[in-house]
Amino acid sequence: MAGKGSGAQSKRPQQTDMSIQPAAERGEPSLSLERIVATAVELLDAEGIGGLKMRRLADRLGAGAMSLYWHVANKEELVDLALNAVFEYRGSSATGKAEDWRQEAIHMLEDWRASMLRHPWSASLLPQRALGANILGRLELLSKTLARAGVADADLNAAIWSLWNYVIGATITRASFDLSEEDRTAGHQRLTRLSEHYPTIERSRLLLDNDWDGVFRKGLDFLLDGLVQK
Amino acid sequence: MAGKGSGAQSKRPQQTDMSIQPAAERGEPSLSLERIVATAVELLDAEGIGGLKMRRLADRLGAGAMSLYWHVANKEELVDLALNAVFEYRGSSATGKAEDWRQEAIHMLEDWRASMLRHPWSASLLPQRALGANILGRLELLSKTLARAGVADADLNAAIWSLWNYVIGATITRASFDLSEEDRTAGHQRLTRLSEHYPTIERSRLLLDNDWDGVFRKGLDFLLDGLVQK
DNA sequence: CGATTTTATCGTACAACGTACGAGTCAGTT
DNA sequence: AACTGACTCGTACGTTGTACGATAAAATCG
Repeated sequence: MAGKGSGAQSKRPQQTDMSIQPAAERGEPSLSLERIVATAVELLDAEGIGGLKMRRLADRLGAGAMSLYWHVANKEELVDLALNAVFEYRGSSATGKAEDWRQEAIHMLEDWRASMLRHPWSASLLPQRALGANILGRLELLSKTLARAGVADADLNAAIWSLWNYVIGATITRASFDLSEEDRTAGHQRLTRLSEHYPTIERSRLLLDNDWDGVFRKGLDFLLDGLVQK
Repeated sequence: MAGKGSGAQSKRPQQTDMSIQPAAERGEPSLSLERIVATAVELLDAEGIGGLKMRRLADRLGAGAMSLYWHVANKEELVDLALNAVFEYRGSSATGKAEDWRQEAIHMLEDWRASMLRHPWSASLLPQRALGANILGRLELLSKTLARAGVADADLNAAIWSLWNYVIGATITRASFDLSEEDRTAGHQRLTRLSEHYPTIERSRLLLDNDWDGVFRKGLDFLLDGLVQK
């Protein structure tokens, strides 16, 4: 997916094989990539992408602003790491049995949606950033699950992308309604005022109340049905 | 949808009813909202959201940077206007006959997708911005078309959102692959390297070549089928 | 052991950006 | 001639990301 090419790397020696952490062990390392990313996620959760400033993040970590740049090449990389962190997936209680494919797919996709809704900034950032490892992991899993379900090789990519597109689209839509919670009532009024000129929309209250979860699940079932029967 | 509430307004007297333009008429107005927005779209098309700077836009217009602020409250509003401009829809050669509902829906949705792909920044910006009038117009049209197709009132919102979600998701995915064209080969290599650890993905070349248009149309047909039969 | 390298932190400074402020120009009206 | 409103723009400020060393502490080596 998009994003600025391959992306820079931090100055810190790349930890290719995970074994020893060079400097930690005894004294408190005070700063660590994990802590930085975790705190960045906190900030993003609290105030959205606009609230993530390097100085503020450093403050909250009790460090100098430039100290972050030992662990992270630049802000862009930091955001990528935060995004990736949010998309981790531990997996379902996967039996691996062929007939369970459907509930495993649903589990993963609903978990994914839930992750994005817990961190609404992630949904709106995803389109502009590169595909992270955890996303690829989910795609890989989905791919295997669908293959087990009997989707033909020739249809596999189309099936995966259909599901991906659906989940992304549904979640972005849903999340962006949540995002405007800064002043829920003002946004509400704005929508009400705007939709006055659109009678059908107004009558159906399309923009106002929706059973988002129900709509999501309905569409998902629908897609899954179609993908295996075709 | 999201966005920062109601949004500020420019200093220029709001042109509520479209009749007279106060200052134009004879001498060249040199700057106008239309020209500003159109040029902003040019800049966005050429270099993406990162390339749109107020100073640069003013330069290209042969004006001082601060002159823009007479016509536009701030950059955010400008981006909203550019977004809205890009989503204009002139309508199909709509017959209004009930049996043509399907091709009219398809026409609008594919036109919408095409608009976003002509301006890839629009797809990735949409999730973070407010719903503009032209988007609402499309939703209104879609709503009427589906009603004509016989979709029950109770299912109407779910149907609209399903289609919307699908189009948004599919287009964002597609556009974000295009976005990484700054160095197409570098991105390509990155994806190839990354997907090494994901055998199923690699084997199916999920990330590399896809008949995007075909996949989009397939899923769309699929959704439309389901929405009316249910 | 002392010398040297690696790991990590951070203060200062700078360039780029959005935009507040207010001064300016020009046309039309009274 | 005085005034008003539409429009333009130069200067300047605050906020950002981050380049560039200057540190110090720990690890390694002779």
